[in-house]
Amino acid sequence: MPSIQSLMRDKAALSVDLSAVIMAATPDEPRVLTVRAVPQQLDGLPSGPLQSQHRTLEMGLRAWVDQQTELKLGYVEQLYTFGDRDRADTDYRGAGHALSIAYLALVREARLAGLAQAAWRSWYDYLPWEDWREGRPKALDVIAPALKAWVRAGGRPLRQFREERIELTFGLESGTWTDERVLERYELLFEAGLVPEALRDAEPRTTAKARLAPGQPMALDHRRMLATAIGRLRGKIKYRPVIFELMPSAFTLLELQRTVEALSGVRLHKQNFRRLVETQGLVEETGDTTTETGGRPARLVQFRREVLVERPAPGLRLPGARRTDL
Amino acid sequence: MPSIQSLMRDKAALSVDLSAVIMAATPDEPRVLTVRAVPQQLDGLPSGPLQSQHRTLEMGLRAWVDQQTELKLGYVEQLYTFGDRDRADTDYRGAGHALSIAYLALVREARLAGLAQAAWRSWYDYLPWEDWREGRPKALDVIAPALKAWVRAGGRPLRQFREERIELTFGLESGTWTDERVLERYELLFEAGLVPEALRDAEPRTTAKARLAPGQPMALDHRRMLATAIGRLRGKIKYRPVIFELMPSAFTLLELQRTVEALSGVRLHKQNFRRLVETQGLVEETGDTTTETGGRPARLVQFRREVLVERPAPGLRLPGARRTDL
DNA sequence: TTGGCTTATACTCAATTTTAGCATAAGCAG
DNA sequence: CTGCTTATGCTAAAATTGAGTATAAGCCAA
Repeated sequence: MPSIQSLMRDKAALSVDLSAVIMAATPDEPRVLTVRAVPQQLDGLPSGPLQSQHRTLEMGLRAWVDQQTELKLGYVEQLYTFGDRDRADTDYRGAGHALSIAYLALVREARLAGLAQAAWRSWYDYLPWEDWREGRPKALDVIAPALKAWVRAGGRPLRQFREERIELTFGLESGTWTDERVLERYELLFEAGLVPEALRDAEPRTTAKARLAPGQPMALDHRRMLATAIGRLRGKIKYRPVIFELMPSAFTLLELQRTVEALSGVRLHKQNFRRLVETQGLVEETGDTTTETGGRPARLVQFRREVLVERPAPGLRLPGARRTDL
Repeated sequence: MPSIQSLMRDKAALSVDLSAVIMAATPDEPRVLTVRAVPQQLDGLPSGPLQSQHRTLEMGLRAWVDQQTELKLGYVEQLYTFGDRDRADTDYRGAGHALSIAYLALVREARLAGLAQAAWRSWYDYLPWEDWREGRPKALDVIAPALKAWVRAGGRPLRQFREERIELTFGLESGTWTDERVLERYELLFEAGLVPEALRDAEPRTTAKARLAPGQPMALDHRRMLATAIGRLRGKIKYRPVIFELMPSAFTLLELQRTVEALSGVRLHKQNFRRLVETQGLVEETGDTTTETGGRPARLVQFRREVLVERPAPGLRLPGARRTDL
């Protein structure tokens, strides 16, 4: 029955890439490493073909990153395998599957010596509607009406369905923004034809002349990968201490908070945030303080590794995510 | 730099399978669909090669399941791509990559007409240490001492590391069982050489004559896939109403609770469970009752689809997971 | 050297949620 | 009608969360 060992009959039509969403962060901005892909003049994620000398997929990815950059990958996890036959890659269109196994990697330092065309970019250059730190992002002024138009463009039965989906992902009416639903939001914009990638893939149609959502597109389906990675990371910081993979060895509580805010895209209540971090036992004092913060000197703290064993799900449940909206 | 379009130089050494972890559940037992793989006399997961006519990976999986079974897949999500070069598949050992893209699928009914060698099996036939519903599983009587021996077998620096990992995953000392860490536990047992798959892969070594952990092995790395799927599902029911993909259209609150318990492997506090379900607005009354439960007739309820729009993360946060241990 | 500005940190209080029960209801079997 | 079973309602105490107030400790400029 399941012929597990049967070989592909269509080998020629198959390729497998490893793609890396490599992230770093400062208290001000969450970053992703992108390279400028010449063919389309678009930014893309670093990626390379899976090769037979790679013993495992993750080792393949690490080897590739090692070879191409000087970054030391800390945390690495597999994200998702993208493999629709019609991925937006002209070389493969219709010919068969171009699989891409995407990984999420976190790095602490942001040095880029030796990386010619690579650059650290803010997440929000590509997905500006995801940043609510300064209140409702302006990108929504374009997106909201365009989505409404998309609802109206649908047939009777479609409308309610689309409306609900918009509400579920963007929460425009009820004001319930769910920071993790990054991919769902991107996919909605994609389906609504509000990102150029969607038009690129589709038959050239003049139907939708909707204004596009702000935000820079990326090569192939790399923006989808980025959205997947951001959503995953935003979810993960809530129950695993991965945030510390992005922090320097010593930092102040406010720096930690700002970094979390940068990633999650929302502002937090300061006092409650500190209380959470401390009652969870996530950090311990180094003994030093710093005056670089402006006001009263702040204690420097570091990640307390022991929590891993103590608590079942140590993370930052984002207390008091302040509704900065409206 | 990232030569995205470069073809694999070693095509011959590459194959891609789609594997399905298809799950169903009753209030008594969580089930997985397995097929008997003849070559090794072991149970395995249904799987089949990715073919070029499949437009998307998920469609490939669905097509394959459609063709081979009469099951109607409800919820489907991609789980993980397994692709170590030395996957426990003798046909590919050393030759190159045998990728397997595993999917998790949930089905409501458990009819199996037409599936010859397929059968619904309890999860816990394969991973018996994961079932704490009747208290501490007996499997741990074998596993705990074997793990201790493994700690002792390690060199000085290794010991503490191993000890912490055991504590983190199994929580034997502190009694902190974390239901989702299914994969981490399986991988630990694998590394400790307590599952036959590990020995199968390794050079035949006579070193570890440790007793194996109870639980039936599976073909290839299918038990790892199962563990991945269980962990994912256990996590997911806590913040998404996926449990209802496994329930009949109408059910009692106790049936719902028992099903959740079957999946999560722990017992819950009855009154608090109902309160949670009701305050979350996850269900609504159908108006009917059933006397089939033995005592006082129970109201029949059904999933309330509206919660999807109302609540950001509707799920069963497993209130009062009673420590049935010791 | 002092007042004003900044950020840090300590505490408080009310509202909400969770934990762990007790108590009562409503069928069925004998 | 009694006792058994499961269903369902309700509650008191504990813990957590949300939203502040108050105070501390630097720096800077008048």
